[in-house]
Amino acid sequence: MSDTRDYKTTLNLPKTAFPMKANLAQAEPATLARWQKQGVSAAITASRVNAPKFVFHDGPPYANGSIHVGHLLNKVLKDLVVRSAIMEGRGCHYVPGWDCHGLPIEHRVMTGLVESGKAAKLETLSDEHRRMAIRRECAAYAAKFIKTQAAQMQRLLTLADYENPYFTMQPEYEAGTLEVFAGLLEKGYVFRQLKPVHWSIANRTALAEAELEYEDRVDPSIYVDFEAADTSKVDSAFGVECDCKPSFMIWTTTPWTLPANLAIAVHPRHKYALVEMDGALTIVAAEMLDKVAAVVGATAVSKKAEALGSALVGLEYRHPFCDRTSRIVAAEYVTMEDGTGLVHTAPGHGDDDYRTGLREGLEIYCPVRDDGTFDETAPKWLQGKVVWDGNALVIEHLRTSGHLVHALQFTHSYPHDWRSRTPVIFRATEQWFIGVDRPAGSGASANSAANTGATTSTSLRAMALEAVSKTVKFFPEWGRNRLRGMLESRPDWCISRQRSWGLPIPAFRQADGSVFMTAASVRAIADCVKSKGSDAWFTLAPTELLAAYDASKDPDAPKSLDIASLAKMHDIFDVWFEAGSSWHSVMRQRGVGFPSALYLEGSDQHRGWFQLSLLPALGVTGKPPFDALVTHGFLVDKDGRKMSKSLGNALEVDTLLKDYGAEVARWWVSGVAYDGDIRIDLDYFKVAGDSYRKVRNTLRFLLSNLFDAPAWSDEEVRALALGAPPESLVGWLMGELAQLEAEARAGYAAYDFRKVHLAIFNFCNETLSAIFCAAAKDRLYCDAANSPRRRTTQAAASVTMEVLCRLLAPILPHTAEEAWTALRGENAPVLFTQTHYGVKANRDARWTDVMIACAGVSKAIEVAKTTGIDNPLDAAVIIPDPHGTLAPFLPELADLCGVSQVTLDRSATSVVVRDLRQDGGAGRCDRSWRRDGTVRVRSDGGALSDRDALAVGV
RNA sequence: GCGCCAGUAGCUCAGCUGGCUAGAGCACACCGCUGAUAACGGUGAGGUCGAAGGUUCGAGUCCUUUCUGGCGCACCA
Repeated sequence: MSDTRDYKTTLNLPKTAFPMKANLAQAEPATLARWQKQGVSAAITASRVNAPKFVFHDGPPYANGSIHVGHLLNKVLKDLVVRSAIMEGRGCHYVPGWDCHGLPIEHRVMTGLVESGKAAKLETLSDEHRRMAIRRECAAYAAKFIKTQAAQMQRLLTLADYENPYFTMQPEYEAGTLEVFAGLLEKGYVFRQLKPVHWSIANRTALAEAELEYEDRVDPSIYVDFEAADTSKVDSAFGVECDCKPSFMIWTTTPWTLPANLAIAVHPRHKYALVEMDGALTIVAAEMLDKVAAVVGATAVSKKAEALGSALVGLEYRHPFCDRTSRIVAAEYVTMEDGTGLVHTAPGHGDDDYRTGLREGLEIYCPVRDDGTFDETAPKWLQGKVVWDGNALVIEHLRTSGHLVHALQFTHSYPHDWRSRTPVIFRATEQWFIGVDRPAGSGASANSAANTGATTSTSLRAMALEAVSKTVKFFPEWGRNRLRGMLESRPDWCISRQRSWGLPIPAFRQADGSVFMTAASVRAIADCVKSKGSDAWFTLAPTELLAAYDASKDPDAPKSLDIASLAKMHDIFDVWFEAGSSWHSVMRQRGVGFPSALYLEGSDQHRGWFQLSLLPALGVTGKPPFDALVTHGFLVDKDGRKMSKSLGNALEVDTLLKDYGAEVARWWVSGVAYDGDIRIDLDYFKVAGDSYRKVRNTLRFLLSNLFDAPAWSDEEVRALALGAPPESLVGWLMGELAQLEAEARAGYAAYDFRKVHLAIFNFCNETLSAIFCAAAKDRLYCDAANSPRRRTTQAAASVTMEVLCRLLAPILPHTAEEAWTALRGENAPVLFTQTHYGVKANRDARWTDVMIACAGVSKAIEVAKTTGIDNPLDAAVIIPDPHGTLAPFLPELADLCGVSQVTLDRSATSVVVRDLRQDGGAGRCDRSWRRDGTVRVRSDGGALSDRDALAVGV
């Protein structure tokens, strides 16, 4: 036994400093620090100065809280794009961004101020000072989380210009947003119109959904008869003839909105009944009849006729106390759960009603002032009264006039102002819109609200649909339909918000009450904001804000403009408008490039960033801001349920990084099928960790066998490895390697990272570990160190490493670089300054049969194990080779099959396994443990094969 | 309620325009190696392709309905 062990020192056993254990949680931060210290990012940029650009643009996450696994997925996918573009030799200046404005932050800050008692103090300040105080708090809040998130994103090893990120609250960014707005204004897409919003009477302000609290409230619930205007038309709709006048019975819990009633909505496909109820002829939904009769306490009910809602559409009725006639309209949202099936419709007091009103061309009428009192357009007996008192007055009036069928008290959940805890109302207010159906050129200032449609230019919607159908590429393809569907049905874009934390819409009110805002005035203010930030709107006077504005050069300027008497208005932009301007505020303004090759976001952004970037860009430039859209699905838990804190199934990014490291997370992301739902669970990270280790170990094996490789030049290794005969093991490997490189690069180019991941894994697992490494071991360990066969094999290992490091780099930047350094030495150039290796080799189709033959041998050996063979090296096999196709590969077959001897037999029909330990077998070489038939006792007393004797020199 | 997407072995996924006994990796079981060793190699057992109808000589693949889950929208007057 001792003599066999002696030979171990004569073997070329592998050696490497590349550790088996990655220790990622510790090693990654160290790598990160080193990259920063060495200016790796700058080196990469420098290496791509003259390279063709890949323009890629980051959609801004919201600067709130820590990053979650959704961010991890999104940011890593984006990094795969960035890094793979760089490895293809492209320059990619990737600017990370954050969305800073908006209600979620303002809401949190306000909550904080209320809790700390500072809110009361704010109330004592003037409007502008209060707004500024809130804005300062919000800005600090956003800045804090940008810092947190930027550090977390860098910890994911993402490559981006973190030195110069973009924030939507940066002055230059804000100015860019205003420029985009000016462009839309100039083209006539912007207009001002009434729209109902949640309105707090106590605070005289609009509220967002998030600022509402639902509490129970007791309201009157009333049933009201609206008299038909033309009896005969009703008769013909129902196909009957009656003498008395019918009424349409509606139900409402907000009697005070009745003055604004401009329509009654019915469901077109539900049946309505004409009934005589206690002597009065009335119309209610057929299926609501019993319920209604019971509620109003009708004693004598008889149904006269029925008709579909659609038959009623167009019938007219007289308003019970306003002097006007309105008509019946159809609406899909009418339900048969409460009320009468006929819905009181006041376009100025409800969102549905508003939409219906727009569709039907009704006035968005709202006779309620911001203090909650009725204005002079309301009936005299209501004017000046608060809406809550209006309820009783309306009921009393209806009772007196005989229109009230029934009234009762009704408890329901009703929205309240979260701060004043008072009930809110729905009230139409003037809002800014971007019209999606207005043709361009329909007016250059906000004052020309009338849409004449006199031009032939196409609308934003038409342009967007055109782009989505024809120009833009989608990965996956179904995104096209999705975006198209949304664009087809989207309403005009309401871009104004009544908040403090945001970019002001720079509109002024003139002394006569009209609004002043033109493309030129907005551009002048953009100039001001560029240097002073949007706070300037709150701190400067109109004359200062408009310092760069020259009315005499503005064709849209109103005739008698008096800048000194202007009053600033207080709407801010919808944050989506800001984010949707980033193609200009970042990509054009910074000269990064326009349009972008790609936007990559979650599928929710079809409604969000994708669409709301597309519209402004088309409006201003006529071009989409992106050539292609990549969409990923959402993360769900292993049972397919969505992740949420309340379900307790959310994974913490920090935990993942600590337990697995960023690279395992990146490896996992790269392997995921990201269209559709993505299941995520710690178990999957364990799996990803296992396969990461498999790849790592394979790299380690190759590296460890290069410990004594000569210092070849690039040309020398290429020549050595790629010049190997196609029938040799190395020749085969080079063919496989070329195939891998092509496949992986194609995968990266198509954003099909999973394909890359699988190709690399299968290559490491199968091609290398199971086949090449196993077969090459013997020659690497036992051949004379300098034998041509061993050197060629080493050259192949070296080339394989060169290729693998590059292919892995986008996914595993840390590990790839670690391996690259182990391969090239400490002075190796930065991996990301390299480009793909370019393996010039072809697969030889004859190898397919060889591999099938080897698989046959494995099976035969497995059978032989049941009858005595333990170690395949004790076996010799005879392989059938009926057509002689295997013959050229004979020298490699023993190593490939892991046996000691192979012979080919044209007449054999199945693999024959012979145990070489038996009589007539072959002796075992003390050094290589093989029985190749040349083993005999040598001069040093050991039993060695010819090859080993030569290697040892005996 | 509407639009889009997904549902194939325990898990993650391939299966293109319909056509050989439905594939891969992981996990699992068993075996081997002990000179990649908290590594490595081999073999094997796992599926009524979410369900029900239909078209067809033939369907995981096409059509209809349905169930489950995800994203978005709408609804709650």
